[in-house]
Amino acid sequence: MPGIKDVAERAGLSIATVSRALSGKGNVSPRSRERAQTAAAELGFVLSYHASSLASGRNHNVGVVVPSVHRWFFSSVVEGVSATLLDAGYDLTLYNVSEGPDRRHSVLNDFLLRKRVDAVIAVSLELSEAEIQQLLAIHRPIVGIGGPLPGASTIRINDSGIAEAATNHLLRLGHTRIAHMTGDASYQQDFRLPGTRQGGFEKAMASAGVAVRPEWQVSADFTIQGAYASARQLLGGASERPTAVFAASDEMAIGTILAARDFGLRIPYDLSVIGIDGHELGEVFGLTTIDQDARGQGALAVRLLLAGLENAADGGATDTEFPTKFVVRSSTSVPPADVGPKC
Amino acid sequence: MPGIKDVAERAGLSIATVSRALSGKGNVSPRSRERAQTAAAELGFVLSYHASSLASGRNHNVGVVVPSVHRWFFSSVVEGVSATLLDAGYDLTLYNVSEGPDRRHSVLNDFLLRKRVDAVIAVSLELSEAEIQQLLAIHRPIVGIGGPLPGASTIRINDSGIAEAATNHLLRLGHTRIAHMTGDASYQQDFRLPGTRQGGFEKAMASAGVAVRPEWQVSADFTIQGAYASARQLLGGASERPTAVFAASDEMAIGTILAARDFGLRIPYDLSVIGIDGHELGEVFGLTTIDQDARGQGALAVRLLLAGLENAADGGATDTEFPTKFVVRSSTSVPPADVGPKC
DNA sequence: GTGTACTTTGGAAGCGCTTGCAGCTGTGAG
DNA sequence: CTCACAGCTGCAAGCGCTTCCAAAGTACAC
Repeated sequence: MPGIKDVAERAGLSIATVSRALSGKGNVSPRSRERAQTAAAELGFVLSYHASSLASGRNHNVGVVVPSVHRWFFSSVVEGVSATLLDAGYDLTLYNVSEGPDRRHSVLNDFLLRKRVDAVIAVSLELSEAEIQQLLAIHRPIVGIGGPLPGASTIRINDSGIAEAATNHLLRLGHTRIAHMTGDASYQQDFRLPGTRQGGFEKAMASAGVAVRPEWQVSADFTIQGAYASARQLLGGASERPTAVFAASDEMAIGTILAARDFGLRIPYDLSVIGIDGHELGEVFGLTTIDQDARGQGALAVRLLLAGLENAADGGATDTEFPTKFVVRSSTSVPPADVGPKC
Repeated sequence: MPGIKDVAERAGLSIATVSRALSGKGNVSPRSRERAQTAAAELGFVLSYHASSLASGRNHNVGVVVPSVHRWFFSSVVEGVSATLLDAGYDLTLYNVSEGPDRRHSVLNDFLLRKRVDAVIAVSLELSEAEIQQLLAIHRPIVGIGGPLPGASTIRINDSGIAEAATNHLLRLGHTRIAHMTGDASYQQDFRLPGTRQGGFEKAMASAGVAVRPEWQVSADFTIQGAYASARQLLGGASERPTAVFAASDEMAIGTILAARDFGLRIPYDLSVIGIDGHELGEVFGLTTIDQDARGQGALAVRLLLAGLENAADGGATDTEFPTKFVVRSSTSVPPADVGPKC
């Protein structure tokens, strides 16, 4: 494998000049730059990543910690992060911690601390106080997406607000028998948002003076199949049925729609369903939802980081609220007319 | 930030001994090891990744190139790869090239060549001859999953064989009016398997002496929503309807089922549907499918790589056929009785 | 022609580790 | 008691770059 020395010899320049020519930093005459680049190309030379990093202290590498690349929100964020990072010439080191807290722990300890990343993006991670301290202790920019990360910069949507908006949408249509499917925190500890969204739901219900019925508060694991199972319980019970369901994610809303169909319920005539996310599948189901641009959040996170890295102006922790968009499709409408108090 | 020197001082040992103690290589007395570890822990010291890599030539880092982490198969593979890699103490550098050929090109040129990965795993990549040569030229182990990669080791399922098996399943049930939904290669160039699966379909049909009807050969982009649109065309047309659909992926099978439901078709009485994948959603839809354990494929790829890296026994390119499992659920049955020649 | 300021270049000192080599110690065999 | 050998340890030479520094070259004004 050719080294920078070989390039220097071939180009008739010093190592130092070649280094400057190839990295674009420092003053190099156009002629020298040209020669260095030609020589490098001819030899098929590329700078050694590790040597550069060691010498310069910069890695051009960002660590991304996600609960699971297999789920919609996370893989969407990763796509946004990846594209933006690659454009900027950065590598993305992926830490998928879907196996649970132990994995998360070892990633933090054994990997992130090894100075190999310039910055880290933590997606929806629910970290302990100690873990946050560890992260902050490496003195690298950190941005959290979709999860609280005290001390670090964060990007988040107004979870409580959009839950309120979604609920109000149903209330305004005339629904009073509204169920809420929330995220199942016990399934995976990396989440706080189920609570936040639930809070918004309850707030809206309270403002409208509508009672929250405990039997209509169900939960699932954020997947279609999990929600499907929960919704079968909710809708198939012998007891009274809600006329609307607010699901804390689009995937759960879709699971609910599928379950409703199994029972012959027509959407939206018999049951209105609203979700949160902006999932690609929403269109197929005519799902009314609140679109959070997950890719956009990932891209923004990278831009924030890079700005911080390049200006070296630490700037401190910022908290950015990412805008969302209400998308009304055909899964919500006025409640069925024949629904009185147990007619 | 503490360096190994600080640890050495604190432990009263030489740098060399500390290095050996912490890396576990070479002979170190239990006492020295103990001291080194204590000192390191006290200082919160971790080895610098780049310095280690530079000095030793080993990176403990594997590059993974995927067409898109957003799709089921790829994110499943990545999960399997990630878990296995993390267990082995390796980092995973993710190259998501969903933006197209240009991105793929720049990743190969600007990133992979920079000696920063010990090995690369290429998932379902359709590379040009030149790109393959580039990859091989870095003299690192490469394994390809789910795509041909001449010259490198590959893991693949018997695409043609399982397509045949799926088709035969339908044929044996008595279907003769069978449609095939294939992958849409034009959408993304990274795929050759649509053709292979289609080949298996055609072979089975030919063996059974059943005609392949061109109007029942449709394609979609491997997603549920894409398949839904295609299936609406297929099933909603005024012309004759197939009694069974073999979709080249579970997501497309699900899209087909959703479209069928729109037309009031009952699965499997009016329409049988079979897919390939083993998607988590299959259960919700009672989907008959051929399960390819994508996570398992990812894990296997890593084991192959690591075995190669650690034995340094290059071994040459191997081609591993990964086993699949036929899963019969409730989306396939005998064709409707009343289907004669246009009754 | 001389001085000043700026651009361009090369030498060389690291960046923080790993590892070959040699010396040193302690053990058991002869 | 001596020798061979094995286990430990430290020295020091890199790994392949970046970048500080000083020297050399260039341009322009005086």
